[in-house]
Amino acid sequence: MRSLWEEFNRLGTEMIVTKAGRRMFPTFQVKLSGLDPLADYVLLMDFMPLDDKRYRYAFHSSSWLVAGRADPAAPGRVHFHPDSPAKGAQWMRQIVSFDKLKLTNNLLDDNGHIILNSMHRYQPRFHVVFVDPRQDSERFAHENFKSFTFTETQFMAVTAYQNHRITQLKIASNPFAKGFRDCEPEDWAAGFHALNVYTTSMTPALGYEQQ
Amino acid sequence: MRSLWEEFNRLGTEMIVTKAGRRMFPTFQVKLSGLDPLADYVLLMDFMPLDDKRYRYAFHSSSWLVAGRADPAAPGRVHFHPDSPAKGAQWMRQIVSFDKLKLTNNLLDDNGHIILNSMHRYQPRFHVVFVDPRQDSERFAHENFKSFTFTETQFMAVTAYQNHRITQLKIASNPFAKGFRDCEPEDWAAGFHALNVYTTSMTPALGYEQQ
DNA sequence: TTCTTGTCACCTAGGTGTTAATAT
DNA sequence: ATATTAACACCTAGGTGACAAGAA
Repeated sequence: MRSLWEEFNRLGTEMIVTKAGRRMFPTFQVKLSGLDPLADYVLLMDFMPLDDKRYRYAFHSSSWLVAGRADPAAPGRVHFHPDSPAKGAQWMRQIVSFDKLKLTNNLLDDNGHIILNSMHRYQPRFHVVFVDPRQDSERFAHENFKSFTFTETQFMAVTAYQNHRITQLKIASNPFAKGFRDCEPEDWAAGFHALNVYTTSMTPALGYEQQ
Repeated sequence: MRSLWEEFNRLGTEMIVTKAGRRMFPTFQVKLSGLDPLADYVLLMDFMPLDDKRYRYAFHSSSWLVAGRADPAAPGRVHFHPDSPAKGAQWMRQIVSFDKLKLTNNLLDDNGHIILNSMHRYQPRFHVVFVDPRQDSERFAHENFKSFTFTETQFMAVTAYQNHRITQLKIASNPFAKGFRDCEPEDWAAGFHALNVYTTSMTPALGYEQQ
C-alpha cells in the first residue's frame, strides 16, 4: 500500500471522521519480520497531532490555510489490533491490516474509536509491544516495545472532503466507492500508474502553509 | 438458541455440507461461567459420529432409513474458536458464537473446515481447555479440559435438504434465507412459537430407525 | 461562508435455498 | 431412484461519496 499512501500524501491526504466512526482509506497495514516466533506481542496504533494548528480550506486557491490554534485535544485513545495478543509467528505469517480501526469526531464516543478533531493534522503511529513473561516485567516495560512512524500516512481529519483531487483518488482506488467511478474499472493498475505520474508533477501546490 | 435447536431436533435436524464449506444453522453458541477470569482458555468444537450407519431418505414415507454401514470416517478435525486463546473474563463477557465454523464433504479440503460424510449422523461437542502455565503442564493435560455435549444439536449431514419441514424451518428462522419466505416476516416470534406447538404433537413420526 | 450531520443510491462481501444438470 | 454439484436470485451486513439541510 505504500505507493498508494504516497500518492495520497502528494495531494495532501484527507480522512473522513464521522459520529459513527469511519475507516481509513488507504488502510494502514504492515509486514512484520524479526519477531520471536514463539513470543507474544500486542500490536496497536495511536495518532499524534502533527502541529498545534487548526486549518481551513480555501476553495478559491485550493489550498489549506492556518485558521488558528488547535482545539483542545480529545483524550488520546489507542487501537489494539483485534488479534492481539498473538505469537510472533502468527503476526509474521501475513500482512497485518488495521481495517477495523475507525475515526470519529464524537468526543463522547463509547465504541472505542479513535477520537480526532476535524480540520487538524495527524500522524498515525504503529507500536509493537513484547509481552514479557517475566515476573517483574514492569521493570522492563520501557525496553519491551518498538514504535514506527511512516510519514507518508499523515493526514488531515475532515468531515467532508475539501480537495477535489483527494475525492477523485479515493473514488478511483477504494473498491467501496466504485459506484462513483466514471471510466472503465478494468485494468485499473494502468490508471493508478497514470495518476501517479500525473500528480508527481503537481507537487509545488501541495505544501501546508507553516504560519 | 436452545429452543430453536430443540425445534429443529424434533423434526430431525439436517445440516448442509458443501465442497466450499457451509455454516451451521442454527449456530452453535454458548454462555460460559465459572472460568478463572485471569487464566487463558482455548475453546474448540469437534464432531462425533452418532452411530456406525449410513442413511437414506425415503420420500414416500418422509422418513430416514438405514442404508448400510458407515462410510470410512474422514480425518477427525477440530475447530478452534478464532478468539482462542483468551482470558476467562473475555470468554464470559458475552455469548461465544461458533459462526465461523463450516462443514464440508470435501475429503481434500485445505481450508481447515470440518469434514463430514453426507447421509451420516453427528453429535457436535464443545471443549474448554485451560492453558496451564506450569512448566510440566503436559502431566496435567488430562485434567485441564472439560467437554460438553448438547444432544439437541445432533444432526444429519446432507448435500441437499431431505425433510421438507426442515427446509421450511430453516427458511423461517435463518435471516439469510428471508428471500424464500412466503408470509409476513413481521412479529416472527409468534410464528416461531406456533411452529413449536405444532411440531411437538408430531413427534411420533420422527424417530430414526435403529436397525 | 465554512463546517457538520443525516439520508441515500450504489457498491463489496458473503450467507441462503432453488434449480437444472449430472453422477451413481 | 437417490445423491451431488455449480450457477443463480435474493437476502444480510456494512463501507463509499453525493447531496441537502442545518449549524456556527
